[in-house]
Amino acid sequence: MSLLDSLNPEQLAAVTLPRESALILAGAGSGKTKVLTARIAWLIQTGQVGPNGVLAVTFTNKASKEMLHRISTMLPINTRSMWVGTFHGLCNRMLRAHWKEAGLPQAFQILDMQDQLSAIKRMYKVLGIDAEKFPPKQLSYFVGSAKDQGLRPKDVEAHDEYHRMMVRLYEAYEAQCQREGVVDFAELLLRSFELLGANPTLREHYQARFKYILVDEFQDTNSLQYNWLKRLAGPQGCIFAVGDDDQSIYAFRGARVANMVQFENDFNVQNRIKLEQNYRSVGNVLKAANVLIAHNKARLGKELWTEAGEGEAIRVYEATSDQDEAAFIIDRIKKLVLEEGYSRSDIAILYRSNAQSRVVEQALFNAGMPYRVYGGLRFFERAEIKHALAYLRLMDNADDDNSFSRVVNFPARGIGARSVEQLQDISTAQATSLYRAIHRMEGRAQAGLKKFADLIERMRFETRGLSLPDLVDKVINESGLIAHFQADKDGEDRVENLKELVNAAASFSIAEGYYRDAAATMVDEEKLITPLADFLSHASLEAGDNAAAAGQDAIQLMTAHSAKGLEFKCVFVTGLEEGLFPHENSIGNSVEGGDGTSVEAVEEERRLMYVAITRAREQLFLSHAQQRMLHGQIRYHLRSRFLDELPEEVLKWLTPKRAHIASQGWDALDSKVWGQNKTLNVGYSNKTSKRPYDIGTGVSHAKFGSGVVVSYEGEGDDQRIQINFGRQGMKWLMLSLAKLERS
DNA sequence: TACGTCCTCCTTTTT
DNA sequence: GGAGGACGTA
Repeated sequence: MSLLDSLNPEQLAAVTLPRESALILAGAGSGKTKVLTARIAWLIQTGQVGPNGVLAVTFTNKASKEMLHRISTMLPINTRSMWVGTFHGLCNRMLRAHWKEAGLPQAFQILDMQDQLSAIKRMYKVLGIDAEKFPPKQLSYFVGSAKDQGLRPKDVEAHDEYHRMMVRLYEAYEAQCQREGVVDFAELLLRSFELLGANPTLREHYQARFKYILVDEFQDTNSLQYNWLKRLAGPQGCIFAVGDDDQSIYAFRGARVANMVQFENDFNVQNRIKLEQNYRSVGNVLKAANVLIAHNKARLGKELWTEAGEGEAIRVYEATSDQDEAAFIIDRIKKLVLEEGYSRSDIAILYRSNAQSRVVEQALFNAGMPYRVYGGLRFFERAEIKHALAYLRLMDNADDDNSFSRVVNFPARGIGARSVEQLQDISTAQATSLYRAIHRMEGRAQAGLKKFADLIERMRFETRGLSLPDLVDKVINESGLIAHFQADKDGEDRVENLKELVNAAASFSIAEGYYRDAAATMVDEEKLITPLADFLSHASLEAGDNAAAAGQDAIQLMTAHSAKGLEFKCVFVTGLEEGLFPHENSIGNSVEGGDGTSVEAVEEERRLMYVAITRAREQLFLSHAQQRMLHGQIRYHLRSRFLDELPEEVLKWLTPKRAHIASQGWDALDSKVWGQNKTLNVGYSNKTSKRPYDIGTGVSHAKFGSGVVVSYEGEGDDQRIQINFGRQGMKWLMLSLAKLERS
């Protein structure tokens, strides 16, 4: 059986397990995806289950597509009806098939984070709640984390007045979503979970159908996802969970590593297989990763090994500034591409936060190197695309107040805030949508709104019978979006993007088979929805970046988070500075470990660093900068602790490694910095303030040790000084009290 | 009342 | 560096 030939004994054991639940602890680069895919193929090929009896959950849409593709090359089956996807994608599918039972409209819409926030803000206005006191962002976080645990408002414990208010808001938010027929990301999961709970027939149907459930990246499941799986599997269920506790990087969104242990207990797991051989990286990279992650206390324990050679040493570069760091990267990439024969797509540049990409992008652009940024502003999140989608949504469902508010006056058509406010009042009073409220309006404000409603109606009428791409094309023109951006001298890119949306619709139609029979548009097994509604939900769940620039040989830019699950021959990990990576919010904080224990938040950052390092197959470059422009302000960071935690023997410092802060020669830096810009010192403007240490100076403090002066604020006796103490974190100290010494 | 411009505020990671 | 709010003008 050729399918199994390329597997090692451990992998083979995992792939060919009998029908029992199993936990596979798979290290980075140990062939996780391969094992998952091979198991599915093996199960089907040996006739143990049909393609429809398998449910596989992956972490990204990209991963599921890849998996389906691989299966289809191995087996002569139609993979289109297979249930392989993300939690959100699968729950969406289930809810679309059972919208009635789930209490949703047939064409419900999915709110992304941005939409969610604006929905919340509108609700605040209606309820007259002080947004200062109860920040909408916090509500959105509150709602999200409650739902991640499977909690509805009635189930949330409210300890104090603040919590009680939050619960009240949560309740109101839910009522509003219900009224508008929209769901947010978390709601998708929760609805599906509740649907399975409330409807035994349906539950038993799915339990009988999915004889085998496979889960990738199991360490990143939250409680709700875990319970969803449990409910779906049922008493006879068989779950094959693959994960790596060292790669758990989504605690901020409720991921619970403890699920792994709970899974073993709940399902009486007899098979725990460890995959520790790494097929991805050279020895030096692996050694660095092993030593780094050993600094974490909370681990199940695993040691990766490889048969590959040591490979190149890991190169470390200390840049003087973020610009210098980018220049170093460009320089190295040129060598890799021109002298060492790598293609550009073999090379990835990773960073901790999206904002860091800009400097590198600029440098790549100036050097004429094609690049591609993942994440950040995704295609479907761009303002112009969201506007176009909002028009499409309104045509599909006029009661969608979110979309209505977005485009009612975009492009500007003389409908001001006042008119919308009046409309809002009417819709609240009559408990109807904004769109319907138009007809009940009176006075001059109505004229403009009426015209807008007519526009939507006209577009709906005129696009009847058109194919999806033609429909989209018609709408971006009729709505005036194209004209608006064409008139804008900076709008060229936006026009391009809008045209790209037509292409995206076209490729979606082809992928989903809507072209095969344009007349019979309601098709496909469980999919009883129009192509438009289908496309809209697709837009909410997919980043949509596969359409753009596919096939281009380009340098890959992404956050360490988005790099999970991917691999590249050459990897640059940038911005290795205290406060950035590890991120300042994590330094000195503890988080609940999921089983009642307290874990340092930095451990998650370290896992993230571990993920970043282990993306590299052959060459790894690490860099940090002495000063960096952040939030429009120059900041000085110490070298990341992670660099010091790596084993010295696998590193090669391209710049001299400095012992520590005291000997860093800050004098030279001072003159450089102050020579360029005399106004660096934010918050300092008054003559009663003094500045005994220049920004960027190294100082030492009896308790916190050595650090770097970052900024000042206040004046006189209240004047405070901000110092980056590296490991001890960023501190604000009263200048008059703190005993500081120049170091 | 509508719209453009200036200013201020905030600033992790994502399906 | 960007988004949203405040303000001034048509």
